[in-house]
Amino acid sequence: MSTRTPLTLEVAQPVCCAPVTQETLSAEQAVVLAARLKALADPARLRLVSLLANAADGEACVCDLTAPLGLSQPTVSHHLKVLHQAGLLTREKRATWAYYAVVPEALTELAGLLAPAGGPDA
Amino acid sequence: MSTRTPLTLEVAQPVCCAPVTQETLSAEQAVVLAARLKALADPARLRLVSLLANAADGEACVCDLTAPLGLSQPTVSHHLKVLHQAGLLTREKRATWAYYAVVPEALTELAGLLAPAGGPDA
DNA sequence: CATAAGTATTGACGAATGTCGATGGATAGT
DNA sequence: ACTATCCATCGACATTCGTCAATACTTATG
Repeated sequence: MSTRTPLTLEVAQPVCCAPVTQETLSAEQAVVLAARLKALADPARLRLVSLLANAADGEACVCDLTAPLGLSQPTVSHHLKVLHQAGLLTREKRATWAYYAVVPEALTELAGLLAPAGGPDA
Repeated sequence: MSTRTPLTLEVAQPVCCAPVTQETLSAEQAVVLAARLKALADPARLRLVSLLANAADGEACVCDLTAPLGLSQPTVSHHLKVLHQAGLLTREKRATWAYYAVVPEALTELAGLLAPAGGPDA
């Protein structure tokens, strides 16, 4: 078994591959990376991530997110689920509320796959 | 015609906004950013970017890209158009060939919007 | 136990997307 | 001129996606 990284995060391990600019992606790698990016490539979901990242305690419940987005509760729940399944958000249920928070490392890793840390020509 | 930079780059200016984690996105900003990400959030297009970034002279023509992708020529042309319109690729027509190349700064900027340069907690 | 509130799921619908074959336009070579 | 090659566009199709209203589930409160 694993000797470390007991995290039960949906997807805590590296996405798949080297930065897009450094190695040619295989078909499978491309599918995995595209799935991650697709989770972010939506206006409502981008705003959710942004709202959560800038929230008071770094978290918020669904009921606090519907108003700012101007979307119905089922729709917001749907988007949060997509982001959570992509490993971009954590979910914690306290009482009747479901609190979501961003996983900073997930965003960082994604960014690193688009462009190597020090810029493309560093 | 032009004395320099004959490039007809669709979008060379900054996307729109501050990093997602630093400021809450407005509805309009989210739409713009999502459009950019959506251009990348496809397996075929990710592979195209990857192939171009790792190509011999940093560029390739359509005819060289259909085989590696296993897609028809119209489909590849379509994807290249999407990437070009998103400002992620340049396009130069020489003779009968159309040469595409990645715009590294576009990828870098996109990465910077997902996660600030030095990591989320730097 | 009954009620209220927060959330997730289901079903439905229109819109957008990825793919291809067919077609048309432009350029080089014979 | 004629042909061959490369590329973009068009039309069509199946699939996916974003959204909502309605419903069911869970937990706290009266």
